[in-house]
Amino acid sequence: MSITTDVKEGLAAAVRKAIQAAAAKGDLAIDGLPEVTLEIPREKEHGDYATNVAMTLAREARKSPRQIAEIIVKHLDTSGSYIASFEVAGPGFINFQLDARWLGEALRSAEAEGAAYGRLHLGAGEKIQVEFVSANPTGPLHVGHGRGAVVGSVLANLLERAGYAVTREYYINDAGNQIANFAKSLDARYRQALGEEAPFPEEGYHGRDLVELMEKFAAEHGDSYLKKSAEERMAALTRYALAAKLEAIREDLTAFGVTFDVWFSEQSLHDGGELKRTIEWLQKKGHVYEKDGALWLRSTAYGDDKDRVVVRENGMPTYIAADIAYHKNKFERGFDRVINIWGADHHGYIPRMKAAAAVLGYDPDALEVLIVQLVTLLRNGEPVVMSKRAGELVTLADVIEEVGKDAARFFFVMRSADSHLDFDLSLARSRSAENPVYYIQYAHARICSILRQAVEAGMIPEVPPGSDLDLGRPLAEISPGFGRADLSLLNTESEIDLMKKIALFPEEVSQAALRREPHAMARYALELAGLFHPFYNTYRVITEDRGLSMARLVLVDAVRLTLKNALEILGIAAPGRM
RNA sequence: GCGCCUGUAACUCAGAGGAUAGAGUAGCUGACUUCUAAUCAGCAAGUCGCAGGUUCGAGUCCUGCCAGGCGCGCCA
Repeated sequence: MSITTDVKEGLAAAVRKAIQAAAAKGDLAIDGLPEVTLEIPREKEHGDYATNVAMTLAREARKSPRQIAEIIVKHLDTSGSYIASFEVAGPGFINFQLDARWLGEALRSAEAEGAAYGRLHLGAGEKIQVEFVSANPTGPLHVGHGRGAVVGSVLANLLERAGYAVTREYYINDAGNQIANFAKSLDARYRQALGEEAPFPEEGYHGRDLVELMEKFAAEHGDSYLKKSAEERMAALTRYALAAKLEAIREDLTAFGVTFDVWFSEQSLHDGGELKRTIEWLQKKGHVYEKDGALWLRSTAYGDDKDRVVVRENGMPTYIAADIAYHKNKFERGFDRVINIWGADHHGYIPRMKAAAAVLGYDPDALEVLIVQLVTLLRNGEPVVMSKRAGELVTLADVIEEVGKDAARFFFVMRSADSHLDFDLSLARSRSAENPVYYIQYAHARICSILRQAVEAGMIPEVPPGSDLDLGRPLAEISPGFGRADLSLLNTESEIDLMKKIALFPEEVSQAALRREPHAMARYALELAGLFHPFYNTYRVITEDRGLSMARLVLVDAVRLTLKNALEILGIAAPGRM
C-alpha cells in the first residue's frame, strides 16, 4: 500500500517470528502471539522504528521487559529486511535502525505516482455521504458556516483520496416555520421598498440582504403583487428570494472551493409525499404514539433522553420528522455510511438522530456526526463585535474578500474541529512570515523556481509546454535522468528528514481520513514545508556536482509533488511563483 | 440540575498509553554580491486546571472536583 506500511509490517512480522521462535525453544513462556505494534520514536537516537512488545509481555512471561527484549532480539532474523541494526533500550524497547535504501524507494514511489501519490484503497468502493454546510437559505453564510464548509470539504477530499466513493451533499432547509417567517419578513421589506410603513415581524430576518432583494423585486415588478392575496404574494416573494439566496450561497461556496454533488430540498420531502409515508410507516411499526394531541417518536427506546414530537398538535410535522424522512432517503440511496457535519449548537441533536436511524432499522453507528466548535473572529487580536439581531455580521464572503480563499480555508481547517477557533483576520491577511499559508505555498514556489533553474542549467532536458513548472506531473516523467539519480547521495540529516516525511504521506492521509481529522493534513503540510525551508537555506540543489544535483532535484521534486497533493486535499492553490 | 466540547510556554494551538512534552506568534541576538529573506540560525519560556485511581509506564484511560464555551422546545 505504501512504503511505510510495508516497512512496519515487515518489522512486525520479523518480531513476531522471533517471538514465535523464542517460545518454541522454551525461552519465553507465553501462549499465543501478542500484537506487535511499531511506532516512530520521538527521539531520533531511539532509531527509525521501535516496538514496546517486550513490555507488554512482561507479566505473562514473568520476566523483566529488558530480559524479554534481549530474548526476542536473540531470535531476530534480519536477512532480507531493511533492518540495519537494532538495540534494546530504555525500559525494554527494541529500537530499529533502518537501511537508508527504503527512503530512496519512498522517493521513487512519490515520483512514480505523482499526483496519485497518497491515493489509497482503504474504502474499497464503500459509499460515504458527507452532508455539510446545509445553512438556512434565509440569510447569508457567516463564519461559522465557513468552518463547517472547509472541514466538510477537506474531509470529503481525504475520504475520496483514501478510496471511498464520496457524495457531497447540501440539505436545503426550505420548509417549515422559518420559511413562513422568512415570507413575512420579505412581505414587510417588499412593502417598505414600495414606500409603505409595513411593520417588521418580531422574529423576522433583519439582514440587509433581504432589503436589497426586495428593492430589486419591487423595481422589477412594481406594486403588482400588492393586489394579489397575501398567500399568493408571499409564495411569490419566497420563491424569488429563495432562488436568489441559494444562488448566492452556491456562488460563495464555489468561490471558496466548496462544491456539492447533491442539493437536497427539504420541501421536496413534503411535496413528494415521502414525509407522509415515513410517518405512516412509523405509525404502522409502532415507533410513535399519541399524547396531548401530538404524535411522539419513541426515541428513548434507542438511547435518547426524551421522546420527541414528530407531528404537532396542529397537524404540522416538526423539523425532526423531515429529518427522519431525509435520513431514510439517504440510507435508501445505498450509502454505507453517512457523515453529518454540524455546528456545536446542534450537538444535543445527535442522540435523537441516532435514535431515528435505529428506529429506521439502520445501524446508528453508520450515521456519524462531526461537531465543529464555534469560531471567534478577531481583528488585531480583538474580538470582532457582531450583532445578529441588528443584522450586523461578518459574512463568509466578507472574510474571503478580506483574506483570500487560500488563507481563509487554511485558517478554518488548521485546528482540530472540537477545539474553539480563534480566526485572526489581520494575521490571515498579512503576507508575512506569521502567515502559515504562505509559508507552505512559498516552499512550493521556491521548488518550482529551482526546477526552472535546472531547466536553464540543462539538467532537465525536456521542458514541458508553458515551462512554468508549476505542473502536476512528476519530473521523472519528462526527465529520464531522474530515474538514474543516485539517491544514496542524500545523506544529510536534513535530507533524510525530508525523505521520511514524504514517505509518511500516504499514512497521514489514511489516518486523517479514518480519524475524521482534516486538520491533520494542514499540520502535515506545515511540517513538510518546515523541513524544506531549512534544507533550502543550508544546501544548494543545483551545483557543479551533477550527480548530487540530480539526486537533490529528485528530492525537491518529490517534496513539490507531495506538497501539491496535500494542498489539493486542503483545497488550497499551489502556486509556481510568488 | 443533566449532556457535549475545551483547559498544555506570555498568546494561539499540536501531541490515538511509551523513553528528555513540541510548533507558531510575541521577546531578545544574528544571516540577503547566494536556486525567491513570504526564508533561516540561535537564546529564553512548562506544578500539561486540581485531586485521586488503573498500569511496568499517564498530557493521553477511569472517577470526582474547579473554570470557560455550547446545548437541554409541539424552533431549526
